[in-house]
Amino acid sequence: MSEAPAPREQWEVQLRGSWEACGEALLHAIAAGHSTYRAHGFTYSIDLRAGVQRNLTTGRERRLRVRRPAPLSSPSLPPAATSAAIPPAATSAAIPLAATSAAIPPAATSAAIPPAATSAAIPPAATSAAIPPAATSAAIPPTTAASASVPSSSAPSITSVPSSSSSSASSTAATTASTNSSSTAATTGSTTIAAAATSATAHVSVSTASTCTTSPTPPTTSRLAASSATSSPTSAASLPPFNTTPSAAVTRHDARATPPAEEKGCRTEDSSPLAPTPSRAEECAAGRAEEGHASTPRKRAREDEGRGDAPSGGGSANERLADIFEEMSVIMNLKKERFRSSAYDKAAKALRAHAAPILSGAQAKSIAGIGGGMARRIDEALARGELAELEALRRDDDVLALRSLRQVYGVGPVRAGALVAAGVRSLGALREAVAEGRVALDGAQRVGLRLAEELACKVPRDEVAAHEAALRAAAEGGPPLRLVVCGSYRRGKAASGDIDALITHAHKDGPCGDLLGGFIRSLRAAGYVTDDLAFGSTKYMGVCRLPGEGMLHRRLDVRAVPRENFHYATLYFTGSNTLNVKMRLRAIELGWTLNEYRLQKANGECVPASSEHDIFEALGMPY
DNA sequence: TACAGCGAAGCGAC
DNA sequence: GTCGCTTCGC
DNA sequence: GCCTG
Ligand SMILES: O=c1ccn([C@H]2C[C@H](O)[C@@H](COP(=O)(O)OP(=O)(O)OP(=O)(O)O)O2)c(=O)[nH]1
Ligand SMILES: [Mg+2]
Repeated sequence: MSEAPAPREQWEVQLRGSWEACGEALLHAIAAGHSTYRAHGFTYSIDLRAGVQRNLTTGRERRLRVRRPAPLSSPSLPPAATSAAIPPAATSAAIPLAATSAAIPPAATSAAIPPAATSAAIPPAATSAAIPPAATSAAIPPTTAASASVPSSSAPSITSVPSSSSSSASSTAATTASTNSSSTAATTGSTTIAAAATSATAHVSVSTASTCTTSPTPPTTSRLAASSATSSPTSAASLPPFNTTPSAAVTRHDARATPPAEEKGCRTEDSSPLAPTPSRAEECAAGRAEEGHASTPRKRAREDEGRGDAPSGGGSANERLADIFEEMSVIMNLKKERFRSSAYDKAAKALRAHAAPILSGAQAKSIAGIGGGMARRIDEALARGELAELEALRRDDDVLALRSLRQVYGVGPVRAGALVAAGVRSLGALREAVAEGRVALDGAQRVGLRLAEELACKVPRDEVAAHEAALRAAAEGGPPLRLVVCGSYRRGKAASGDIDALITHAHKDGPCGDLLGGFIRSLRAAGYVTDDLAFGSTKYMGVCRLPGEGMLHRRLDVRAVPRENFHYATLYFTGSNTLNVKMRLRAIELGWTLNEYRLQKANGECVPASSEHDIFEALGMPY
């Protein structure tokens, strides 16, 4: 059966806190059934049953597992697609939300573990070891098809999130989604894209899926594993998730106005039928005039890589190359290639910061972050002004679709991939699919979809200032608090993707209690906060809008931390992203850990800080 | 082989 | 309700 | 993707 289209299983290797797809050499060895292979000068042995890859040269080991083939909603619409045929088994089973059904069974069963015997024991904990990895190959694939599951209803679809979107995601005021009676129920046969969905989906489709990860590792059940992602919705094109700057000099170029370069801030690019014509929002595209040099930023532009900045020339000598790599970074991010995305971003920033014009890849190789691959691309870019690879990616339908879908808050690489697989490739198509019940979104996603065009617009600096005033006004009457608007605004940018506010008790140390809750409630009462996306005790994510004609909805993030962590929190929340990563890496070098609460040494001791400056100093970094 | 570190949400298993 | 796992987002 | 041994 399988054979040909045998859904090439997706094997992953365990990293530190997450699992990543494994390389070609390893995949090839697995496909060929080899138990040893060579790659980058090393010899490896692999034991699929045990779920282990061992570097025979160094003796180090990494765990292996196979992951569910289809991300989320495998199925969706066209059952046909992938799996179509295959999955006799699973099919019926799945049923709507109730995922469980499927659970473990499929795979396991079949599997029955092959011959090999190395004792199953291997996995330490593993009680459950149950699920034989090996099987995987066999087992899973089929399922893969995922289509299997379709719940009762015919349509595949990704089930939705748990019905109750209750808390979060609900629209604050009456507005929003909540209304949608439909949602929940309706979902039945639809593809769920919501969070849980994942798992849901998983089971739906691959049932086992959830469990899916067949590796021996899992102590017991277990379905997924957590990790983090990146991405920045708003800034669409402009900034990639994270940036790693090359130079160690974390200097703070003092803020300067960001010129035109960033244009792409807004616009959704996706003119779909059902789209709620965002008049204003559309304009915002034009409104990108922003960059306004006018409003001179006030603070430092930490690691912001002034791009397009000074005409003074200076670093813009390699701007073209930097732009190319930055674009590659953004695309890699869309494609779930987080490390490649980081690598391209690092290279782009390094080139942008390099004053001398690069005339060849070989010359550039001396720059940290530029290796053989980048050097080769630099040569091509210098010769033809373009990268064939990039030109192809720009036209790639999947990339275009991902770019549209990823604009929706709550739709990350996995769910976007599931949607694309389901044939949903634009905001319009997504709205349509949701309306028809083929795709179910959770509350936050519904808000994100409804306001996608508006939220894609950047916020001019002056407006952020107005938001700050609104936040302070709402704080009156409540417990005294210290509030600082951080993010790109505090870094002096002329326009921001959202409003990031940090609050702490003004006088009291210790837990924040309901500080955040009370604050948000008053913002909502004032009519300022319009929708909630996530609402916890220390972090709030939602949507707000200033009163007045023509104001757009904006993303609002509020973080509450104990007063004693204020400077660490300010450092974190002000960023930039690149600076945070750089400082945290520096801490790692020292064997320490830096987060938004503290800088902790190896011996557990915490470094006191009465200013952000203290933190730079403790790490031996230039402020 | 490592890649920053963590909050919120949601689901299945128990 | 707790725990493990995952996704998404900051 | 890059870096290091
Ligand atoms: O992955 C992330 C994302 C964000 N942050 C920190 C730094 C960042 O500056 C701050 C606020 O996040 P946001 O996404 O709002 O970034 P920004 O720097 O404010 O840019 P934008 O103008 O797009 O909002 O949170 C991180 O440390 N890691
Ligand atoms: Mg921001």
